[in-house]
Amino acid sequence: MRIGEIATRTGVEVETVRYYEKAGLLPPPARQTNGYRAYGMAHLERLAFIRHCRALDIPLANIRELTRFMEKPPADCSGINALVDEQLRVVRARLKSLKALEKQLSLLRQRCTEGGRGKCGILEELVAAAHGEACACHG
Amino acid sequence: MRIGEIATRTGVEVETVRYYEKAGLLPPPARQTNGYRAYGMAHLERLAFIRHCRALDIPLANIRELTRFMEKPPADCSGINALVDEQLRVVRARLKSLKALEKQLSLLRQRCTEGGRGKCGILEELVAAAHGEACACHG
DNA sequence: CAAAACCCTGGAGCCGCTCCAGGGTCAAGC
DNA sequence: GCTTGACCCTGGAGCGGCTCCAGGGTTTTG
Repeated sequence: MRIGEIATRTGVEVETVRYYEKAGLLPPPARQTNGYRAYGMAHLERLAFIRHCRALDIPLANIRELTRFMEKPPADCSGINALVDEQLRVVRARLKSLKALEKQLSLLRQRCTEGGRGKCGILEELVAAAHGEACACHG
Repeated sequence: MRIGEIATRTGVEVETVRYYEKAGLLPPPARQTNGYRAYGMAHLERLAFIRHCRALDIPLANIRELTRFMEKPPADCSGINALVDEQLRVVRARLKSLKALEKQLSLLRQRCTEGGRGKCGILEELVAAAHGEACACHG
């Protein structure tokens, strides 16, 4: 299997596949006589694994750790749990701040219709923050 | 006001202030005879404005546009509306995918306790994805 | 047999900072 | 007067996770 095929089969860009190899996530494959990369099923699986983890927004460094776990399973899976828990914590924190963000932005958006002729409620709101006045965002 | 003061007053790092100048967001201030940057109130306001926009996760390019609007207010504020709407759209999209993510991760986390001695449900789940089997994440 | 599609390497660019090396300047304390 | 430490300067590199490009070679298609 050449790089183009493994890429389309996993839904990853060709450049990204090479990047994963360079980053030490995907083991370097054998080469054909012309220098082309020759992948096997193990690579396909590994790449699908990486993609799956990335879909969960797990950082590359953590995926590297997970693959190490896979190759050499630890006695207990407390390391793996910690990793997933950590990821869950990160995601939940991001979720929280994004929710706040959405609220602020929709408040800001409402400002547009207020303020009458020639005045832009949005810009005024943003400038108010610069003056340290109370604003919809920072109380 | 020197760079350290304006930085602490707005809660921005000194390096970041210089970066905003280089990025064309903060106009270059006057210089003291020793070469130190000398900021005035206008800079303080502008920096607070930038920081506020960043707190709303508005990208620097859009902040640049907003400051242009401020310096030269347009007849209508449809450009500004579009900008805020766009930001809102981005945030909502991110929110949606983060919510899905959180669900997948907590499902994954539950797998740990299942599967008995020596088996790691989490790793198995992730590997199942590599095999293209149905998994908690991609159906 | 030419054009298109694929492959290779090495390096730069994206965003929004952050940090570092290698210097200059200045106020306070001994 | 001299050291210490805090502050300031510039220019450039590094982060993550790709993405794109130049400048080549090879294979497939019409």
